[in-house]
Amino acid sequence: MVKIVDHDERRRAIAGAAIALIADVGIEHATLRPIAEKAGVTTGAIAHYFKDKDAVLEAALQMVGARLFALSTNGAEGSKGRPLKYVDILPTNDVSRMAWKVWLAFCGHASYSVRLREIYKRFYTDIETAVAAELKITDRARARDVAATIIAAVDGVGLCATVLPDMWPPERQVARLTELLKPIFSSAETSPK
Amino acid sequence: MVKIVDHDERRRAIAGAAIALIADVGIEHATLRPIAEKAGVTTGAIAHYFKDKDAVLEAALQMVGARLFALSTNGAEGSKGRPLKYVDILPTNDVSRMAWKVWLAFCGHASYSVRLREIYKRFYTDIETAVAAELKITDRARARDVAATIIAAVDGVGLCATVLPDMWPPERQVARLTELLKPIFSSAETSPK
Amino acid sequence: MVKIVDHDERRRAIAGAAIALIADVGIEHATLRPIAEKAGVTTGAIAHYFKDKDAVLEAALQMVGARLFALSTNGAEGSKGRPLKYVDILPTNDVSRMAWKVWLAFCGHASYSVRLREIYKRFYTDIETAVAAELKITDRARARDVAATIIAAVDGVGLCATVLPDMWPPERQVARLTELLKPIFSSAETSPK
Amino acid sequence: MVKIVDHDERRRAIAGAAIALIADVGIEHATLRPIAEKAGVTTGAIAHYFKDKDAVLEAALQMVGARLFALSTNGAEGSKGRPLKYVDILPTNDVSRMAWKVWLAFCGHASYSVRLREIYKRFYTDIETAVAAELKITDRARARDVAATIIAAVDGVGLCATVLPDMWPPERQVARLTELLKPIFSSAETSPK
DNA sequence: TATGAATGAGCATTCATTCAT
DNA sequence: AATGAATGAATGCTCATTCAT
Repeated sequence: MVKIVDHDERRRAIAGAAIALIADVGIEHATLRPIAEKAGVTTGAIAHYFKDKDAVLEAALQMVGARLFALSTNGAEGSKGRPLKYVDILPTNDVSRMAWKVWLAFCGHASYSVRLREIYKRFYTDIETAVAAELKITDRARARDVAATIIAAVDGVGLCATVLPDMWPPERQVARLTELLKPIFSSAETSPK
Repeated sequence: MVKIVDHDERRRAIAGAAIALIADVGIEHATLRPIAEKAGVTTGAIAHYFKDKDAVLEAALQMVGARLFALSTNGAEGSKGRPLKYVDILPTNDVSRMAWKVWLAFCGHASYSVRLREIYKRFYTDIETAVAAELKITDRARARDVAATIIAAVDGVGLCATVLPDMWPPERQVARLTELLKPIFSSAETSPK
Repeated sequence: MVKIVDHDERRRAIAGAAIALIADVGIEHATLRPIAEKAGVTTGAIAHYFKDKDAVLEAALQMVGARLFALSTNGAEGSKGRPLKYVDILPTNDVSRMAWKVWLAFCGHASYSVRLREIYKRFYTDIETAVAAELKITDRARARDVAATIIAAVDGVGLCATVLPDMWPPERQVARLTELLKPIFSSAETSPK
Repeated sequence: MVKIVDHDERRRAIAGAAIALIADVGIEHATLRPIAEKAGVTTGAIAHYFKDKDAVLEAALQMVGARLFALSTNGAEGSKGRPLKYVDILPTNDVSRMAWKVWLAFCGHASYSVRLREIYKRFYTDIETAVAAELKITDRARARDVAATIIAAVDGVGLCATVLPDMWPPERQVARLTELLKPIFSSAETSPK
């Protein structure tokens, strides 16, 4: 009889611990020992589930990307208007703030890691596709461009708010993003078919 | 017999070497020895000019911030129209790309360093002030908000283009930023006084 | 319901896998997991058959020693002359080369392990006895000494040929060993009783 | 003014400490920390003088090889007869025993390291040349072969005596080696020109 | 009997920092 | 002012061993 372990569940626990730690102390201080501690395992156990530290970090980025992707496509509960929908992803609460901190922490590494860049690329492509799909624009190429514009706007506000939370309280984030997105959504080409 | 040394010049050389190295190999691999080598000094010499490694990194961020600030306020030579002006700062060439890479690399650390965050804060405040000053808006609070919106738009495009240069060639950067800024600059409130 | 397992057969399989791996990658890289893999079992299973890793290595040395002993006493098929007989044990083919590599690999450890030294001692004593028995010398003490001389000669050629196979091709091994052993076997005292 | 350090002297000290430790505890337990301790430095200091641990071990083998080479070519003080000369290199005292232990310890690794094998090759070539040069044989190819025979004999006795010192006291080493070498040196072809 | 998950000590290595010169 | 040797703590990683199943 073998010990029953949910491999994926274990990997998720470790990657989750890595995310929490990166948000806590920064990616530079997110070393394997405290990650293991936070996950309730030992460093040796991590070796069972990940090839090396980079694999742990990749899994963490993947996980945080999925969280942000979910937020960006599902929006939050009460949102009705379309422009406001993308507002739900902004770092306006502890949960999304943590995700943004980690997402940004990896940005600085993406230039030097093929693996990381691939993850970013896939997420950006997926989000662009999802955002474009929701636009009432028939020209697909044009739709992708508008989607890219929307994503850039969200990223810009999110970046500022993550780096300088004091200068960018939630209301300001929403107001500035709305100012950027309103013209795009009120333009004729995006009006309902 | 005292050796004549230009202290500030030495500090600039070391900070410049740090910037180049960070852009080259990433902030995580930018260690003191290669920085010293690139600057043409020894590690021991760095200790004369900087308290510790963090001080070197601070100076590097300060320097790269100044470069980006200059680009954002002066624009490039041939730019005439206002929306296009902010386009000149985007990572569309090797020089600005290097600056963005370094700027973003530090973003991930700003959350955990008071000193770094202060540098970011000062630059953002200065840029917001400079951008607001160029707007034809009499309400100063409103002007600062519009300026913040513009900065967020530039940051968003710059972030995307730095992380995924393949998906964001120069023309796309300009087109998306223009799409975001045009409505702002063509609105009544910003029309010339 | 008891699973029928041949204990000794299992031990032999594991020790054999250890020998093959040591010959392949060296004793320093012969770790338990790949040994287990090669033997078709798991690391945990090894614990059932061996007290610890040292016990596995001991079994491997024992096994390789037995192989070399067999070669040294039986000689190979076609050998008729006495001097040539000891030639059959030399590392002149893949099989004996593997045995020598492993035998030598353990030599470096014998100084620090009582168990290993005991194994070496037993084999050397047995071989000395066997070789002495084949000599036509009536003085038993003298016979043992001559046997030791013969063994040293074989060991010397085998050592050189194992460490530097390029400089010691099979013919050279045979020629040099013959040069050393001929005078011994042609001396009067070893002539047939 | 820079700190004055004799680079080579430091390297020798560290390599010497490695030799002593390998002889003491075996190559498998000769780790960097105790080597550093024995050399009176810290592990970090070793990094100044050697690229990595392998480089330290290489230097150690080189050093021990040089010691054995010196013994084999110079012989010891009182030796007059030629056959006895090669006797001086045998592991008959603490100093030479240590050298043999280390030399043998590396034998097991030479099959898996190009660098180590090169060191062995160079030493064996040099010794063969030196031994051949002392023979009164005009045919150079024949001289090298006889030299190889002599070296194999010495190696064989040294190997046995190092692995099983109890069975191979100094007198036995000398007697067995003499038995192997006497016929070679008394043969006509090697008699004084 | 057998599994393979988990442990944790030990390893080589890196690197900011210190300091005698 | 400047050197670069030296420190030593910290890191990622390996691996023999243990043990619940």
